[in-house]
Amino acid sequence: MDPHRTATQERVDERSGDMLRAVMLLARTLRKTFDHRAKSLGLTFARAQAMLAIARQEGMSQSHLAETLDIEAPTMNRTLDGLEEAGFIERRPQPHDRRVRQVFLTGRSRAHAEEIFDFSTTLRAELVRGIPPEELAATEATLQKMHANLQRMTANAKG
Amino acid sequence: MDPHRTATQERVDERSGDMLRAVMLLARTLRKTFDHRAKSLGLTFARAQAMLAIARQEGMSQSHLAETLDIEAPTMNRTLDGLEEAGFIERRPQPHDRRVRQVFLTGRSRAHAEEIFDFSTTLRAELVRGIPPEELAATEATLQKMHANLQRMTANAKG
DNA sequence: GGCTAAAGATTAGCTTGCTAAATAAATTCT
DNA sequence: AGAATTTATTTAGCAAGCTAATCTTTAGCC
Repeated sequence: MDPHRTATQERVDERSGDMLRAVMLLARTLRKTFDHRAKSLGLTFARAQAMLAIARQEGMSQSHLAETLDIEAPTMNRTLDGLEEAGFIERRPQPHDRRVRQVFLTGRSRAHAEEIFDFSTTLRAELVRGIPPEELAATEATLQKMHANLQRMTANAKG
Repeated sequence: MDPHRTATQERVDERSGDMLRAVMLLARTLRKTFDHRAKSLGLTFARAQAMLAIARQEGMSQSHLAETLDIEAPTMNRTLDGLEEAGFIERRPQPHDRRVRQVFLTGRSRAHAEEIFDFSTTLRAELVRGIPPEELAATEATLQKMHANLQRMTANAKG
């Protein structure tokens, strides 16, 4: 063992070839970076994503919104609680189905929606800066293959 | 608008070209899948990762362990609390530096370590099933570029 | 030697994932 | 119509990430 090797160097070596680690680390760093920069807007990553989905189509039910964002209903519910308390959204009962609550932006937050959109766009651009489109497309395709592998795994486990 | 389009179809369309989403979704699915299958071992994803790191080199300090796993010290601390309570690890004070607590497997868990390793290896293999090595290497390289982009971003924000 | 700074561990508290279970409303099936 | 099932939301509780702040111990500096 070379005593001059730093912990960081060791880490890089250990990580090589470890897709699992790379994905988890990137996801955490993404959230952390987004959260840090979105703090000035009074938002977090999860809340900003929800705001964008709501702005794209106001009046969706909470469960449809959850499905859109690929999260579970209780998670969605709690995120909406936070946004509602902060005055970003409001929930209105749907007249024709009293189980449903539809989600809308507030007048105040509708004014902010564009700013949030721009912010999100900027961060996405920074994320992929200097990476050619073909490389991004290929990477995204590979990520989707891995996701499909996991889906297939759990489907088989159930049978 | 075609009323026959399912929510899933809409979701796929919206997701296209969205690297951020792909990464976050894959990370969540990975953790979920791992957690689900590791339940029989009495472990979660985070705890299994910790166990593997400890098994690779017993006696590390908690902060070194945190650095190895790229997580913060308090997160590491809480994960170790859980592993200790479950009898998987023990923490021993280091004689030469009384701030430090070194982390070791217990006799009982050392017997399980190989099983955990095999389990983890299997999941990693499933994750990348059917994807050629060059594609994996390219994808991992791209993920690292994106990670570097984020790092550079926050470094600039500080200046 | 003694004061200050740094490092390791911890506590406290927030957020956001999850599952399981409860409730209320709508839908389906006899 | 009434019973059973499904659907939408919510509550409760666990896990694991984070930051900020505290405490103890060590290291560094005059």
